[in-house]
Amino acid sequence: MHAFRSHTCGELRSSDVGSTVKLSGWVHRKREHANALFIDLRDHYGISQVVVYPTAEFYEAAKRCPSESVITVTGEVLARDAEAVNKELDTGDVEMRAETFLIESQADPLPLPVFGEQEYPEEIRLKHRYLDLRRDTLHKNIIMRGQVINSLRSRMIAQGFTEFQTPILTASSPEGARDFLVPSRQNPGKFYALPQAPQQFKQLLMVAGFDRYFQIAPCFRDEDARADRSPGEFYQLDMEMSFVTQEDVFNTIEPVMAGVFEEFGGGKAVTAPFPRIPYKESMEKYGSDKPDLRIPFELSDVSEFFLDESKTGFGIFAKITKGGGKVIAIPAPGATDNQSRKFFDSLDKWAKKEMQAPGLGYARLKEEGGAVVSQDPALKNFEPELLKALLEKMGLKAGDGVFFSAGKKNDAYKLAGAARNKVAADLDLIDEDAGFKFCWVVDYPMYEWDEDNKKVDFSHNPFSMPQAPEGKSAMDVLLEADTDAKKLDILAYQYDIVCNGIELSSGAIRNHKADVMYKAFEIAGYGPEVVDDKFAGMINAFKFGAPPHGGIAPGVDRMVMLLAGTDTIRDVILFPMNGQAQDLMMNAPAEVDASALKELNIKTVPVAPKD
RNA sequence: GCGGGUGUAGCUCAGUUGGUUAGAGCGCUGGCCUGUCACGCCAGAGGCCGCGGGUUCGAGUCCCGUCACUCGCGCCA
Repeated sequence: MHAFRSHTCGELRSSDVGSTVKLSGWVHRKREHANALFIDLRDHYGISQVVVYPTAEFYEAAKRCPSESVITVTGEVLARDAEAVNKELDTGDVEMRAETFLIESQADPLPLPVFGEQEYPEEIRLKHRYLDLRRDTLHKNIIMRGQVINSLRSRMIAQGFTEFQTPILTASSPEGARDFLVPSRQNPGKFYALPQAPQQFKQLLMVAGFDRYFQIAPCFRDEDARADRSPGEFYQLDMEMSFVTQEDVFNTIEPVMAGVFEEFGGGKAVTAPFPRIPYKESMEKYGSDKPDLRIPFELSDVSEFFLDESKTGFGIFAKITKGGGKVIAIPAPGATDNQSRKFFDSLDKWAKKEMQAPGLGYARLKEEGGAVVSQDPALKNFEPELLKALLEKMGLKAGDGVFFSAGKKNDAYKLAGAARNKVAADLDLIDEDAGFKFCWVVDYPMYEWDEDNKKVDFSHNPFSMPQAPEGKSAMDVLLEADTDAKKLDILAYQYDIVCNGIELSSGAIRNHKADVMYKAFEIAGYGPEVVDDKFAGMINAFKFGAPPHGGIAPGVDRMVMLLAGTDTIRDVILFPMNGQAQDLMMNAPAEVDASALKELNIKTVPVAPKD
């Protein structure tokens, strides 16, 4: 017989009754009874019940064997009595009577119980990640992650893509985040950057004629963490294809995404086809370029209703709208009927505190004398006709509530978008059974106004191809943009995939023409030397015959997160870092020996004390 | 960098208006129990109430500071 096992702990069935087997695994749970000690023995595959009788010479040892110790037992498989069958277990029809018992590795008292589904502090979970990973949910998530990646690979290969490995030690890439830098020993004073994405490499692969590239690509960005963004590193299904339009990229990747979500989504509905929402429309309806389409209401721009203070009796919004600002309304269906004033106040408080906004106005709508009215300040003194028109525009009725986000256009929409999500969550209006609501967000602007530097700058990926109407070239469009306003009107072949309010990926048809590239950078205030210096590899390549090409890069971690039904990205990553970008298990980052620094020609300076 | 929340037993949490010896469940240790499967029952051990300072006759509780974790903003496809 094998040294450790003849069967796994998930394998035994009635058909094995009578045979002698050997099992190894972790002591999941023990139940001591007067006549018998029951041990739930667990491995990767499942749980089997092992019975130890007091007559066994190892009874005391088994009884004292701590939870999560690793043991090897041999014994006969017995059928359970009908009333003793456990239908919860695949192996519940049988049990094993232990005839030998060996502790392979005894466990100390646990900092984190493996049994059960209770929640535990992140710090302990991360420090003892190997214990956390033994737990059922996390264990299954990680397995699914592997299966999802496998499925993504198969689907891409089936469409004629080839997987390539691009360099990890490379030069700074253009994604706009902070780089992780790696000092070069052989080139003192110089640094590699870890790739924020294999952006330039994949485009170079197109120039090299490979036609269809993909990679489960590690990406590195030195930015602060969020619940859905782990610090430092993440994986993308990075892909690029030649001689394609935006439509071709959509037709290629949409079935991959939909297919994987159907395969692993546990039967939940998957949107098909993905609706396409222009960026501008997405901002106006949802206050975000990552709309959660499960939420059954949209924003309205109600600025015009507040322009004339004499008709509204509400000076604050009149002042804001006259100054070019916006008032954006967020419906709260049923909130007046179902919620107390505290709910409305709490959202205002949330806006002030968490969103650091001036506040969130609100009005509760009630029936009075056949009309819908509100006693709250924002709408209290409205002219009846104007109020009626406002409510009609928004589709609001008595019993509903409405919030108002007011301020500069971008600020107002941003708060409104966040408020839409919060109102929906607080009122429990997000239909969790709606499944996976995908959409494409398209027609991103090429440029945006950089308030800090008072200039036009790239809004997203600078390598996107500007959109041009029929009969005009991208160069024509750029040349005609002789004012800031016109520059800001230029759209790009840039797109995102969003699912349930989570941004899964972004991509673009690339700008493969060197002259258009220089011009695009010039508009954003960068001279040709910037392009030549920062993006040398790519711009040089474009001078020797570059195919039109485009691609996209869906985030693998976020896909798995959605499929696993968690809103914490750490739940789908094997060994995540904490919010401060520290690996508590491996103690990284860490100081290094002086000799190592010397070899790298690096000196560290003390952190300046805080004032 | 900024803001919110949290911090009490190994873990999850309660702890009222500032008032006697800080509690419960899980886990752990010991005992009991004729078959459990979240077994049950009895007993026990286990506390720098995050840390430092202050107010007070008296602080887990109030005030100030600080640290840690976490969520969000900034940042970031």
